[in-house]
Amino acid sequence: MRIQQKNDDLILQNVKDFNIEHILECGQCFNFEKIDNMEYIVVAYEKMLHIKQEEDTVILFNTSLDDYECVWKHYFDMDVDYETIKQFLKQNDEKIVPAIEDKWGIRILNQEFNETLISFIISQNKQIPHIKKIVRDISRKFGNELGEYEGNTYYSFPDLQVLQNASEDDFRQLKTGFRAPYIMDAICKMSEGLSRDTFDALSYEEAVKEMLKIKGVGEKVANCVALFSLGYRNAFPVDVWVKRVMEDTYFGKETSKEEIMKFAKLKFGEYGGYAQQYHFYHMRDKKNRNL
DNA sequence: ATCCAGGCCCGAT
DNA sequence: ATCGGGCATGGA
Repeated sequence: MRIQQKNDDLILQNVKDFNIEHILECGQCFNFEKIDNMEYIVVAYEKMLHIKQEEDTVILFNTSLDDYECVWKHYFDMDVDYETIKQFLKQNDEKIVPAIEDKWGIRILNQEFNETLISFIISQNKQIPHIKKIVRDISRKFGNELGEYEGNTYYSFPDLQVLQNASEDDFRQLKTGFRAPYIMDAICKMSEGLSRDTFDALSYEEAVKEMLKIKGVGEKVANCVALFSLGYRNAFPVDVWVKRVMEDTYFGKETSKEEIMKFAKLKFGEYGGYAQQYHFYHMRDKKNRNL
């Protein structure tokens, strides 16, 4: 890959295993907006990014090399060699090959802890468009103004200090429904010190156990946060869709979530999270297109 | 209209 | 340990 600064834009050339649509639309993040084919506004880490991809060239508009090195490089998981991961998964399991061929450009993001936790608490029993709307409404109400594009203003997800001043009723007004007290408990735990740093010394199992202490956080949400924010790439969130695709692909019959997670650990090992996301997005997108 | 959505809590077995 | 009902809200 080559990095080139051109006027105010940063241009990445010869980028491998990167498809901005796959990355953003695969269900791992919610704070972004599609503005055109292969062109998006992404909000993360108190920044707004206008990004566009043409073939293997990725343009980060109005972005400095410093921003890339400090934020976006890690956010987009650019230090990880996805060719190795895909080869490992494919050689280990021929049944995952179609999913990887279809969604070849997925990268698992490294998202902010507070935002990821609250977003996936909200995600329970909701569809992705509505999750996106609520995350955006929370950002608009409590976050900082970051800039605008084509008449739309973008706001950061609020930091802890601001979240602490929000009430349960605030979140109910933001249409989080029965999840409002769950969000309050998450904020409470954060106030008591729960943060990204908490997990530096914790194993995957310990990390999940820690998050399960939060009311409204179960195995699925905890695994999503472990995978999409905390870097535990062996995490394997099992929701109704993953359950279905795993049953169809590997079991041929109804199987409990526990058994599926056990199987995934054996089959995919340290790469469970990647395998899960290839399967999930491949199946969801196929279903959306056919129906 | 009825059903379901990237679930989880809670009470009953 | 496991199962089913209930839960706010919105879209199909």
